[in-house]
Amino acid sequence: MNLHNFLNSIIPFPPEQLQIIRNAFEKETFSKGHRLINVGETCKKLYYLETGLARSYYSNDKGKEITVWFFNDNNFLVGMDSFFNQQPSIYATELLEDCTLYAISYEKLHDLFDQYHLMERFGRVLITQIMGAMVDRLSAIQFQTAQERYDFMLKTYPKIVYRAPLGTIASYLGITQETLSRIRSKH
Amino acid sequence: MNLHNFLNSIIPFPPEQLQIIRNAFEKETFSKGHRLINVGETCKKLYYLETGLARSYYSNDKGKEITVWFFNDNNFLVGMDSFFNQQPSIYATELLEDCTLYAISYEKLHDLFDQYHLMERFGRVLITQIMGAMVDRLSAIQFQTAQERYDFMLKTYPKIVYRAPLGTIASYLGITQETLSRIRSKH
DNA sequence: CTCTCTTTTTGATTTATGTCAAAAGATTAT
DNA sequence: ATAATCTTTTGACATAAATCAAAAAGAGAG
Repeated sequence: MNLHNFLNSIIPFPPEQLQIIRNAFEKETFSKGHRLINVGETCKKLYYLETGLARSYYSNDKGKEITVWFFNDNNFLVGMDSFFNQQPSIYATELLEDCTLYAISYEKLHDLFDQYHLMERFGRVLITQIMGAMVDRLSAIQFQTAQERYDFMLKTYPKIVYRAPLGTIASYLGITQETLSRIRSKH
Repeated sequence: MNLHNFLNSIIPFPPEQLQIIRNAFEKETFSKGHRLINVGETCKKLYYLETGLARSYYSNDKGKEITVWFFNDNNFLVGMDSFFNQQPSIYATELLEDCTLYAISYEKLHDLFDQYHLMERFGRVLITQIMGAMVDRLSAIQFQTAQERYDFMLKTYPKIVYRAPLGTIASYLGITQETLSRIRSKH
């Protein structure tokens, strides 16, 4: 789904408004491994991820990388802990595949919020959706065994499971990669 | 902090608007143990919790109650998985103390969203805040020991730690109450 | 195609935390 | 007050998953 249709699927904007909003985004392409947001930087843009896959992660005190969030294609990508409050990020965000993105700056986005009531609604509905996904994930991670968490992941993000490296998924699920490997090997 | 000031602290509304919005809420008081939302019901109201404490929880397959969310005073309270998308709740929400609440119906709230651009912004900012808290909680629960999770809880919700029952807190942290009891006993 | 580097798998062992059970301590109701 | 109920603590034991280590498989570079 392209950006135009994605925007419209969340809020049915009047055509002229949709055009203006759509054109506020600029296309960017990066290749696999590119770091979109570094630790300590403030995330200045909201991205629409048209194709590709990305993740946010941090390194814990033992130097191990913990994946905090995956970003699927046909969805927005943003420094979850940084963009909305414009504070320095504690997570890095990197591309797991070559990606095509459409970016809008924080300032431009807020200009649109000021200008269009419907755009403000768009922001509200979008964050509500993101929150819904978080509620699901929280309850999955909170009181389930490694096996159950993996099943949840398979059900919820089947695409990611087969595209992201095993260690990356393991840390996202809060288990070690050895454990995940063992879960997989017994089907 | 009363509702009037709370609203104004998030978005500085023009006085007349603030008055109208404030008056759309109706005061309700319930005593400890009251079930505000039952499993299977759709949460029809957004509440401002002026005084008291509440939690959302569900019973897992072994019949154990898992606390999913606490609601502190001077904050909104809502069926997180139900209100925003108006779907039947999989969690129950009950009061852990006698509570004073101010309620607004989903319909009335959306009327205000339609009517006032600033109200729409209020909704967006509010959910952004809730999401921020969730991001923090997710990273706390994801890859930390029982001890570390408890320390996080102490730091983030000191009030709740000393007011909510131990078993309730334990399930919120994704550990058993025996483990939490042992963590506490060694200071 | 071969070598190097990275990722995944497999094995042996340890450890944190869960489970079960019962006692001690609080709270609430009669 | 006293009984009844609910909550927290303590103990013994079981277990899922972590850790450490090394082999196997896969991917990328020359």
